[in-house]
Amino acid sequence: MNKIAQVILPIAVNKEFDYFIPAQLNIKEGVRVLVDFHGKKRMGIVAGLKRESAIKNVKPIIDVLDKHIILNKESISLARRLTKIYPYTIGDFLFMMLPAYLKKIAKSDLPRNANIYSKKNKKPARVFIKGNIFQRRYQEWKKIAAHKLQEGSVLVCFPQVSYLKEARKVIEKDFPGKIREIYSQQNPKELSANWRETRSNAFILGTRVSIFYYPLDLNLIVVEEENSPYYFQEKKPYHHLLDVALILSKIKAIDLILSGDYPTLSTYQGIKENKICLTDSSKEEEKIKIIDIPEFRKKRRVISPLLEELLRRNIEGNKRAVILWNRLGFGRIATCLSCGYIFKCEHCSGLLNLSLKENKGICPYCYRKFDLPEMCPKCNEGYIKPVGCGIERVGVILKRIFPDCSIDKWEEHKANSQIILSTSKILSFLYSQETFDSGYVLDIDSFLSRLDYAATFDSFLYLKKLSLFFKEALYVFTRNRTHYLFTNLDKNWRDFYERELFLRKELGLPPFGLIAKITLRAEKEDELLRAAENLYNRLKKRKLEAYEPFCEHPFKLRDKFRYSVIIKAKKSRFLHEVIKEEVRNLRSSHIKLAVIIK
DNA sequence: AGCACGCCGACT
DNA sequence: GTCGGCGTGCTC
Repeated sequence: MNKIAQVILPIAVNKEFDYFIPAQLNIKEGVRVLVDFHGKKRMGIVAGLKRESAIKNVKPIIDVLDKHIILNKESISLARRLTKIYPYTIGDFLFMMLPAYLKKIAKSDLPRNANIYSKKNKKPARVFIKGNIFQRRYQEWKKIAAHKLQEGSVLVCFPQVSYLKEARKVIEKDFPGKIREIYSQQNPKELSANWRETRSNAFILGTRVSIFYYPLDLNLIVVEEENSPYYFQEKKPYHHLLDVALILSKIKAIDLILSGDYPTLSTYQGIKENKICLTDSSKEEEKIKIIDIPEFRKKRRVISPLLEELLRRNIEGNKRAVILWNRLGFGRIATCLSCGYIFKCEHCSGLLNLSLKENKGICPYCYRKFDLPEMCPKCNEGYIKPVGCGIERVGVILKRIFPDCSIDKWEEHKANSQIILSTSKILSFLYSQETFDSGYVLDIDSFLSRLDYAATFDSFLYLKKLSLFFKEALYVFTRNRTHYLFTNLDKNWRDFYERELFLRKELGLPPFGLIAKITLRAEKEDELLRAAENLYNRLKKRKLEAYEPFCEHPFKLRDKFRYSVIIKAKKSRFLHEVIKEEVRNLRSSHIKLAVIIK
């Protein structure tokens, strides 16, 4: 007779706690129980049963909360596998799998079929489907999905809800009545209902969280837009959807399909090592045209004579153009003409962009708006003037050149807008299938000069994605014509990937090494600096490369100052061990911590 | 994670 | 003398 239950609690200790099972309670593996832990009533999950405990004073379970099993052995092993690659506990991950109503201490007798469906004999296939647009990629994987649906459920992950909604319109035609959605912004009731109901042969469209609410008869995982940064969660428990999907596909022995316009570098490395099979249905379209801004031109005009000429031809041909410029507002700063006072955000270390239209200052980081006086509040003498060029000013300059042309901001653009001004925000609308004739990227150089090893690769993805909007061409203006991004952009995409991989290997960067950035946040600047230096001094002593703390950009964001330390390591387990210790070290301070791992 | 215990500095 | 900060250690 099993008298002892091994209970997992949502605490920072990666350990099961033994509790005695009173005779009157019906305890099974995978139910929630109420226990006394450290003198407090806490909810735990039974992960195992055994005859006796090595512990002296085993307390009894107070109560059972579930009539039926809510998590099975497989869910528990998924959570356990995740603790091997992330610095969090099994409880942290297991509780992520519970819908909101089961996270509270309340009884539930709703049934859940907790059978394990698994094809242990099969080796799961890994596929990358390369295609420019969702519709084309979907044509590639829909046959597989239809087939897998006969024996279980299919989960398709999307980076954003808006993308999911657009995809649904397409998928629903082929699978009427089969579609369900799972994402965190759903109201809790709907999410809970989905969690219970998506049992059998459902076609689930979800965001990052959906992998934790997977149906137990899951038979195929598809990750759409595999290269999206939205699949990484920085906050605790930080994780990447691809890691979770890979582990789950291994545990359940089900196939994993990755799908996107271009693979991430680590997926590409997997393709090279024959771990992932590449299906390439895309055709290279040479739509990106690089335009050199001559070095000798001192006066930095946003609208160069060449751009003016290109736009003029566009207008005459009755075509639609999009100008891409990543600065909001009219001026990049608002300053006093007399004393030079510059307006700053009250909550961030950002200088306010000046929007003439609303006569407000906009913080480029937190997007809060501030009323600006006409006269300087500091010296009471000078007028406030915008300096620098924001997207509104680009519009005004264009209006002067083309007075009869309809020029609109992206948010307000209409079918007859001839010139549309947009920031990189346009990319969230890629799935809408709206196309234009030509595009003009005017500020790729600032994008490219970011102090980040991934700046080039990100720029590559940015330009390639952008180019999908345009029927004729995407013109990219740069002063770095010889940069390897541009010299490889119009060749086979693999040439660029090979070049990037070569450089990453030389420098020991991902996917050949691991990089982690630990960001500390606090309201008190001095306290934060001390903590960052302590962190750095501790890391320095370990067997890894640690770099001195540096200020994040912006230094202050939403009332919190931010310092980061970057570490480089070879082994994932070791890096996670180090981070785990640091999470522990900073536990009882006011300092918040976020981690990005690549 | 929480919470107690204990050590040290500040202060009515 | 005591109050309270936070580093350390334990929870079945």
